[in-house]
Amino acid sequence: MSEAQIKITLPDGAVREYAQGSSAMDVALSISEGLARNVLAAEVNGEVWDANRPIATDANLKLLTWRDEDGKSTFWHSSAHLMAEALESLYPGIKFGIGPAIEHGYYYDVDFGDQEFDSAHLEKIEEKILELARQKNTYERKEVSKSDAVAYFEEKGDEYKLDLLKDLEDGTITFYTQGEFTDLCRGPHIPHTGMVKAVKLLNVAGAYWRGDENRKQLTRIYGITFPKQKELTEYLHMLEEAKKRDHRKLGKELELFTFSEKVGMGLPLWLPKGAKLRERLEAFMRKAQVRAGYDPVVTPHIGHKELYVTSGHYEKYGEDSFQPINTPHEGEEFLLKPMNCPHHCEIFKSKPRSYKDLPVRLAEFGTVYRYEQSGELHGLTRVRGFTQDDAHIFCSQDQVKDEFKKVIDLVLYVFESLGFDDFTAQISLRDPENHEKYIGPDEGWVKAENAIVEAAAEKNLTTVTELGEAAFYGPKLDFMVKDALGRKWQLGTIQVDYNLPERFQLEYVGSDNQKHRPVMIHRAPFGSLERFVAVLIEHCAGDFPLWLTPDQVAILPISEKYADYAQELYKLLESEDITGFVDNRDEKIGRKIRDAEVKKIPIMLIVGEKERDAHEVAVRRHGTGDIGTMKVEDFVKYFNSEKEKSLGGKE
RNA sequence: GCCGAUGUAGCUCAGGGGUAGAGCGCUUCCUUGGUAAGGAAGAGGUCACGAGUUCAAAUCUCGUCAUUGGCUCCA
Repeated sequence: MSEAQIKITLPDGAVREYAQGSSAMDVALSISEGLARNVLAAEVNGEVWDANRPIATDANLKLLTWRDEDGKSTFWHSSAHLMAEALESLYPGIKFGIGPAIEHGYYYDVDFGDQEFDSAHLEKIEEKILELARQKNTYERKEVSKSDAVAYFEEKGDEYKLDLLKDLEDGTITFYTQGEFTDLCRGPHIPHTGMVKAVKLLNVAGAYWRGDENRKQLTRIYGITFPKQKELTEYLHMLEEAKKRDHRKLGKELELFTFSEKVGMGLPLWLPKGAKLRERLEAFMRKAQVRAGYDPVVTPHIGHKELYVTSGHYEKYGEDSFQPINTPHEGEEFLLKPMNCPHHCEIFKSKPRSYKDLPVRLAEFGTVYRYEQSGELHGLTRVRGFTQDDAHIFCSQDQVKDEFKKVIDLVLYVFESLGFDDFTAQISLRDPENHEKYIGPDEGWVKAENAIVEAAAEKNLTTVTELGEAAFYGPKLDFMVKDALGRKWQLGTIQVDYNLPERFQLEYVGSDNQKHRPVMIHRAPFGSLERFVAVLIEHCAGDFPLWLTPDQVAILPISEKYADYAQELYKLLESEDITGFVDNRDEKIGRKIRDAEVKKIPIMLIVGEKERDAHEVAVRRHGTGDIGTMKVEDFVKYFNSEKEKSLGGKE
């Protein structure tokens, strides 16, 4: 029998011929056995396949190993199946939801039914997983008809899989079996379980079936696996290191902020050093905003209930918010402000506006209060009282794009100045299927969405576009940054709003002498000072740039004999706008240096007899060490140039 | 809000049915020093809070509160 041949094109462009029905694994084996041992899956014509799935036609082929993201996620997805097998053998009769790979590892949602699951058993499960892994079971792919699939899971009594099956087309359904465990699964999977050499079950959480809080809550078990024990050890070490940068830990150690049960959960108290840091950030932003044509305004922390009835927020959020404040006056109710926009709308309305006045840009560091769910609070990143670096731009429809570009410039300037280069810009547009969900004229939406997309493109922003993620009142552009543990947080945001100008009946007189409705742009480059500081702490691990850090210098006298000189120096530096403190404790210099290093003070000035007599300072940099002695006036120059540098030369 | 974990000195944590422990920090004294921890003494805790079991509870049980890992939410 003469076998048909197929042409396989490899990523380097090489074309090789194989018998029809050869698998990626066969191709790997033909190259080298070592490679074959490491192949986890393969990309066949752009689709990720099992390495041992027969290839019927000519194809482009890329072998996937641990070094490829798709290889990794295949590995972890297979690990999820393996964990499910272990769980099923330890807890017979349990039911399974979904078990995907995630960015780092995988999870599986499990319904333990009446059986008790104790997270103390995780180690036992890990052992079982490794035991099953050592059996080197293959993952067998099988195409099944929908009716057979339904019959299988009806027999098993797994309502979750049946629920999933409802949405699948007959003819596209596949099962995968490894060892004793069969799962509904699109695949692909790794060649065999033996490739999983190390496993760690990380934590257990509750998760609603299909993310719907009205449905049953399943037990979600998170885990991660590796092809080598060493990689697991390294990963766990990396997690430990990341925890050291946690802003909650550093915030406490560096005395930046605290919380008090008595004050209330989610209500941060800024300590003197934290407040200094905040003030510097505010000053930085204020300056940038004045340059960008913003007018600072100030509004109160509360507003009449009617204000929020008008804005529509009362109807939408009133029940789940801080409740109204009542006064001795019958029927009078005020609300803590959950955002600044309604106040700013009233400022816009305070006088008639002409098209010549536009755009009007009103900026305020506005402290707002939102009753976030208790389980959602998290350090400084999710709190109940926070300060937005808020501003609202009132402009004509034609000005939206240009204004948007200017705001992008401002956000990028802020991010650059603080060294955030690893961020994602997300454009959130309407759900194209469901335009009724959104308020405002279709024409305006189209224009605004185009304006955002074009503005982002013209600014060379790399963006991801999410359909259906727009706010009900307008599309937006968000800047997301990750924290030390890889969780994503939204910082800067720019949002177009058609709702509030309508609700507040905002108007300006156009060149045609007719009344027109302005468009409103909400924007906050930091997002909130709280969250921004949190992410900043984790970003720089507490080593703030010189211009921003609360204590820039520590003056360390060698002994109390030089306390007077230290004090004199302190006054002099203070007059040069250099902040810090004198360490006058009765301790040896080594001790004072160590403590200043631990507190991450960028510059230490050591002064003793020599320095006093010559009016000098011995300069030591945090993390670097002694950089020599200089005249005090030279130090001031040095400091200012270093400060400049720390701002990325932006000042 | 839901599921799980945790709560012991200012901080980091050990212990555990029979009168509360360490290191760091703090106070005082000695020491007056040259680039990452000088020495000694001392103060400091209703073991988150409230009930229950027990001769006896910080320890066991339940509840509450807070923190925390997720889920849902996020104007």
